[in-house]
Amino acid sequence: MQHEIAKHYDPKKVEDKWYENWIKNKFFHAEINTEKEPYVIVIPPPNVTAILHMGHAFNNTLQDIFIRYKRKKGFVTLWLPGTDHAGIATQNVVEKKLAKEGTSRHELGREAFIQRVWQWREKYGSTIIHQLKKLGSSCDWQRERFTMDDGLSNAVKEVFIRLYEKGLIYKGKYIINWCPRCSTALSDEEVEHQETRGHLWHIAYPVKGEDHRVVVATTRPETMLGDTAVAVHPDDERYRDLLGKTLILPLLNREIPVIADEYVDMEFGTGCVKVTPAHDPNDFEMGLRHNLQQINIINTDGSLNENAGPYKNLDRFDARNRVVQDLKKEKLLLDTKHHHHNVGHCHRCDTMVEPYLSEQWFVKVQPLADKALQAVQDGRIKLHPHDRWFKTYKNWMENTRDWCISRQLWWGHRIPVYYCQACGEMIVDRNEPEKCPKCNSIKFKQEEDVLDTWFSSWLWPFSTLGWPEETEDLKYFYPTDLLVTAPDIIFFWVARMIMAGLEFMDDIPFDDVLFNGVVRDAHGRKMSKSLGNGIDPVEMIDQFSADAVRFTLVMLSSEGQDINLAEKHFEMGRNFSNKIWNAFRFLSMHIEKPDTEFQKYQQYFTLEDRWILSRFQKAVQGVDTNLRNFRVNDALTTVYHFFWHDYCDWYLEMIKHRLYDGEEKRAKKTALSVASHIMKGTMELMHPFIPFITEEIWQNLKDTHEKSVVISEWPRSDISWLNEEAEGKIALLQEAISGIRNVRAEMNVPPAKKAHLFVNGPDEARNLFNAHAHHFQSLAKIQSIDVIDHSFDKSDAATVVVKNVELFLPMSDLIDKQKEKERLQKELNRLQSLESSILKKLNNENFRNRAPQPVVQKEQDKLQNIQDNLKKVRENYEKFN
RNA sequence: GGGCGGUUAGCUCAGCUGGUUUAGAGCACCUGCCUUACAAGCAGGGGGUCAUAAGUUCGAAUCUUAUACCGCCCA
Repeated sequence: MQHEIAKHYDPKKVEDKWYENWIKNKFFHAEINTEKEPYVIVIPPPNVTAILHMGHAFNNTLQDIFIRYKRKKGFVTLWLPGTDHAGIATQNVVEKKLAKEGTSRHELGREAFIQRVWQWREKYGSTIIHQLKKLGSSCDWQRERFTMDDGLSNAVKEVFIRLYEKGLIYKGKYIINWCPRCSTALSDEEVEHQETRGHLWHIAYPVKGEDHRVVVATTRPETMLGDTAVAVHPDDERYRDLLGKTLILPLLNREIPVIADEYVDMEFGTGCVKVTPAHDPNDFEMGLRHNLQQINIINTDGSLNENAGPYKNLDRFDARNRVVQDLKKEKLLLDTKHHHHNVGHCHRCDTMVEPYLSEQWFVKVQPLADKALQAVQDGRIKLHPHDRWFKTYKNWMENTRDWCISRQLWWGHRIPVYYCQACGEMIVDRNEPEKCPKCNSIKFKQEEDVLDTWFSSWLWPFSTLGWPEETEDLKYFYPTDLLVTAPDIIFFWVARMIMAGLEFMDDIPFDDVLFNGVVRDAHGRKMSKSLGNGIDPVEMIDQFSADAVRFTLVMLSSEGQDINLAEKHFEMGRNFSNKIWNAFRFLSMHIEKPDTEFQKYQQYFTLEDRWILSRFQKAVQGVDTNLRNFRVNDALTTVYHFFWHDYCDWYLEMIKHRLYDGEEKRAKKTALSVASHIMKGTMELMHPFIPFITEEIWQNLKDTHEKSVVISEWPRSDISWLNEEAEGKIALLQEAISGIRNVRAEMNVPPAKKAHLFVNGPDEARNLFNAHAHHFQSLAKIQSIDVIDHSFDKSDAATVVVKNVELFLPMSDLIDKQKEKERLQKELNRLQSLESSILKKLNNENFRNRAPQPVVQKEQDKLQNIQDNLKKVRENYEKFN
């Protein structure tokens, strides 16, 4: 290790090199080993169209931390990666491409189009996979899955059939959410409600045969063309006379009845509502109750159909304007009010969603949800943080609505339902039937619709392991251990996976669910393309390294809390890497051959050796405990603080005299061995968080038989290294040294100027200080330590008081008496306010009587300590008057 | 309208079971240092009525209630 080492860490030379090495050595591949316990995470499969964003980067960093940690702990560790086929998104991408080529999917036809999608997938579908590798994700790439793979497609078919046979899947004509741009149905979960500024139009409907009009209020006037009634509340006195009468629907002059229904809100608008059963879910229900006609006025592309009469072929928004204009002309538009309301938009393309009556396939969710709620309620599945998400989960699971699973797309799993061409019989089967059970015909047509992408994702934890086959993988790896995901898909995905696991595997899909926070911009706004405030993780990896990106994201996060991110923050990660690098550089300047067998030097250990070994133990415990509790940020903070502030700031500084000044070779070897051991151990602890730099350095410190930090053993927790005595003594030395540094800095003593130190205090402390005079020399620029005698002039010295020990720095070594006076005054004030707050407690009779004895004792000890110091500081202060 | 979360240093946030914290960290700021691992660094420093009000308690940033403001989810 004599070669020159660069002053700054250069991740570019390191990260790709090690990732290739890890892959080559198959460290990420999980082989079934029944002697050992498995640890499994399935990745939330990103869309095959996706490119890595900060949310992915954060989410996958967290997963990798747990996976790498458990791998080092000796588990058979499987992180199963893959992508989902993202029906709408992928179809959109390919359709756009076709449009550029001047063609369309309809021109190509279904089969050819699907071919094209597969081609697209071959070419571009692994973008995000490459990016995940850049991030350092230690997935078992040999097990990568795709929701459209044969195996997973079989699972989808199997599930559809089983649920159908159980009566949990049905086909029916209901109001669903329709996206006119994507031309497909959406589930309720795929609709995003956005606050929109609209209008509330008041429209007059004439009463048939009377010179009298009824006023309704609506936000969607064009739907009046499909009205088949007007409803009032049965208790509404204002409209009692109206019941049973007939109205003339303006513009179309259709006759419609007035009905009474409790759904109507008397307070809203005029208290009269138009009823459009084919275009509003509530009106639909009302229509069923009152046997109303359902008139569909809209085509699948959002234009109006022949039922709209003169408005036929107009786009729905143009039709709205025209309807309003025409009503105005006929003097039937009585009022137009500004109105804020929430309007559903397509989750994928942001188009305004149309409530639309059509025939679709649905899953009855409630029976599945009941079991899934139970699993979380009784603690078989644990959510983290629990308090934050359990209520949300519970609330949703108790109020589910049926899940619309059919999509009018071509890209996806085609519904395994066949219709007899002769008699129309519907057959649900794995394959096309040979002949119709009813009429023996042999001609069939398969259902055109495909299934919602989530209908395959909800099977992910077991379909990826081979289900419905009873594979070895499935037996060994299911159920998985942990799911890490963003909370915004708790309903889309997490809840449904729990339902599916319980239904088809008769077991939970995972033990723990960790919800990570959302990554936002520096001002707390969601990162989005339209705002242009996104930060590209790949760019950041290029600029700062994958380690820096991972480190920064975790440092900025706290349990489940959102992260506010700015580009500059990644400097934090880069700087930390550099700190590690330079600590290693320091060691390598003194080491010829790494020697981490520190225990053989035990008899030569110094106080700081015992101290750092004790501190390291605590760091190991801290990381273990925090990861066990899913407090990833705290785990990293623990090791960060240990490394930077204990190891670098103090330990490495304290061993310098043994390296530079010491004549003794053994002392030097001891220091270097302990330092190397701790350095290596810290690389182990930090490896899950920042895998690349830790490998690079670990490789320089390893024993010859060891292969990689990826698979080397996690530092063992061994309480025999804990040493409270050493910790106490070092704490005292640190306090004294800091105190002296403070005096020097406050008084602008030049760093080069050495000072004399005089000590007054108990023997024990004096001996400690004397024995470690070298630390005072190097860390506090002290020339000599002496015990004061009678001739010592206290009034001519600056004072520091730590734990009953007075430290004096003669004024001749310093500069300014006035400053020392001010400094002592400040210290006096601080101690006095402390004293008074403790006295207040202790003088309170209730406190003395009611607080637990140890608490009272503690306060008394604190007071004693403070008063001792106070007395000394006061004496020293008074010398100046 | 219903539910959830937040409000602590200039900024972004920790503070878990009420007393072991004399309310911390990173960034920013001020002072001094290119000290032979690291200026991407070192040493020192300033900065807080813990949103407001009431309550519980010997004791509240921490528990309860109300209010205000901000954010998210659902209808």
